[in-house]
Amino acid sequence: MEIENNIISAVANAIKALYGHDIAPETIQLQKTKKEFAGHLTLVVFPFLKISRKKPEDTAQEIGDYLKKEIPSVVADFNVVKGFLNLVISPASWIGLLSGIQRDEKFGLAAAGEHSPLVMIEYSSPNTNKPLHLGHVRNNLLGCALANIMAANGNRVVKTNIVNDRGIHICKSMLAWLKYGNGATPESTGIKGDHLVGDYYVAFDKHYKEQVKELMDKGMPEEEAKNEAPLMKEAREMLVKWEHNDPEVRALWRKMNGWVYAGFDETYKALGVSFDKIYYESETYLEGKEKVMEGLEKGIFFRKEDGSVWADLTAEGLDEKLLLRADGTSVYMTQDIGTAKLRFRDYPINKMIYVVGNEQNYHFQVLSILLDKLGFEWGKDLVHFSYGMVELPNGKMKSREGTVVDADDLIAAMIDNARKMSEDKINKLTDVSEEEAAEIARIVGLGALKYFILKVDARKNMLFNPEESIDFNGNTGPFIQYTYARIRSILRKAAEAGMPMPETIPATAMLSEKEIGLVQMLADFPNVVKQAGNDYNPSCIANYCYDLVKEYNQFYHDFSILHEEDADKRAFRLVLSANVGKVVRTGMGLLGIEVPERM
RNA sequence: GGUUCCGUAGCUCAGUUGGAUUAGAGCAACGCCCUUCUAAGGCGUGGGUCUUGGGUUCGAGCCCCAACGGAAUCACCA
Repeated sequence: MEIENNIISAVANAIKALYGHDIAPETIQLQKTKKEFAGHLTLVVFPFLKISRKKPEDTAQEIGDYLKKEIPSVVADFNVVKGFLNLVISPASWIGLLSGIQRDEKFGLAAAGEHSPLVMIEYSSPNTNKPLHLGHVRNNLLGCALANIMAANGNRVVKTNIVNDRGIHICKSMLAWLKYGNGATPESTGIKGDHLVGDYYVAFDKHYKEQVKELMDKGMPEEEAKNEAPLMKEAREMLVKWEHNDPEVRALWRKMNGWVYAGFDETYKALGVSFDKIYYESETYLEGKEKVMEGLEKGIFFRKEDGSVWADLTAEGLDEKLLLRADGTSVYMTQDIGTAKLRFRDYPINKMIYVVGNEQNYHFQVLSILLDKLGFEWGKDLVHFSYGMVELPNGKMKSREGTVVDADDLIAAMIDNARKMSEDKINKLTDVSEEEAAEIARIVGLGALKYFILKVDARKNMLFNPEESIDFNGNTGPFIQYTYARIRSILRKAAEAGMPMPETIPATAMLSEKEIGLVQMLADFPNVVKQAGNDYNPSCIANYCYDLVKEYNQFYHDFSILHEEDADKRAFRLVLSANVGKVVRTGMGLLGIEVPERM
């Protein structure tokens, strides 16, 4: 912010004047003063001791004297504690700062221009054989928030999704539907398409296991039984037919995938996530082969005797990696190379971010090297935004044991909870229409879910307790939303009472330390956004919003704004509240969390 | 076993590029505060050898090394 820059250049001047040394502004550390000490900003003078050749206290005192003399409009006073120079900033500076924030509608956000870097973010990446679960929810929310944050830092952003729509697992659902489905459709059953298909995937597994057990009872070894079970044989045959473009299999595949996509779209819409461009593995997996063959010709890869194609990564400290099987079919890595090829053809990508769970760290390490070898500019420094697993109190989520938390169920439960919560509380939502009440419940329920997931450092595994569900008190989305709604209420009532938002804040307003603290926190917002972008870390924005709102709540508790007798003070507090509201709305928006006008 | 990540209050988590005698929130427990712009709130009490042991320096929860504990991965699965 401007105040800091003023001080930093003045400090550089001070050191030049006092000790005759030129010093780089970046080496000057200015930080917020701890609450226990008087002052607002603190200069750490330890780094200058070698230059001043004096005791920390004396050095700090001299610099303080210089600042107070040279920039009295900014530095009103100072005190020295050991090697810490605490500066008291003038009220006028704070008022100026707040006015600046007020004027800037897009405070903290940088706009992207035509020549801004183009960042592509891949997230979600579902399989089309089962509905989305809690792990996908974390992925989607992180990906979406990250996209917003990158855009806020002045990048052009393309959100993309790679759908895993082919392979043996898809054939399993198809086969089970043919055998046990009796022609069931989402329309005929009223079941959401992705769930319907998921049910048949489960049905396949159930019948398959029965067959394996039967064979084993007849004395067949387990390994053999797994291969020889009629269902598995049929599924494999179906995959071959699919690869050979069998019209019937393809038609069924298209029909069932269509159901799944309709289901996914509903879930995505409920979560508030979207994509600019969707890729399908059925369309990209052949491209990968081509690219690999290209690499083979250029001598980047090599072929083994059996005909399989490999990359030698021993020079990078890794192993050899298979890229094409002996029969010429592709593996996972091949598909990702193919997808990269298409993406680069479609967009002039400067940076690629993959939002994928940390179980694939090794995969992306390899992919980065391979893409680099193949000549993709962004390959070397592609970002694998790696996030931890969501764990349940009794261990991991396992679909086989039925311990997955379904995304749709979870969203519905959260909205339901929010609705009950608001009805239980003092007569809230009684003066609003049924429609509006439902909308608020949706916003609050999703806010609780999103914030709960996004406030945790993405790298860490996190624990989710579905029984206790998610709290609405304390460090939660609803607490932040609630405070925002209260701020909006203040501004509404002020307007009704004929107290419009002042154009400028009177310079004579007396500021309390709490108010200054709030202005200081507000001014920090652009740095937080920038840091979130540099570190690919949405959680720091979430925690910032909470800190800000908590601080504001204390302020709110102590003061009355509408009944304030001193007009100057009231004007200042209205502007301060409005700006807290603006920054909270912006910050929550970056996370993809809505804030309601009323709750 | 190799590689990578993690280890902070009973529980869930923060802790900005190393900064200040006393390491922060929330939940849970206990005690106050609704004639007050929305009590989904505020105030207070108790709760910690920041896994352990070394090192780097004016100064370490943060950086380096080692140990211990946990997770992921190390497939012609995706």
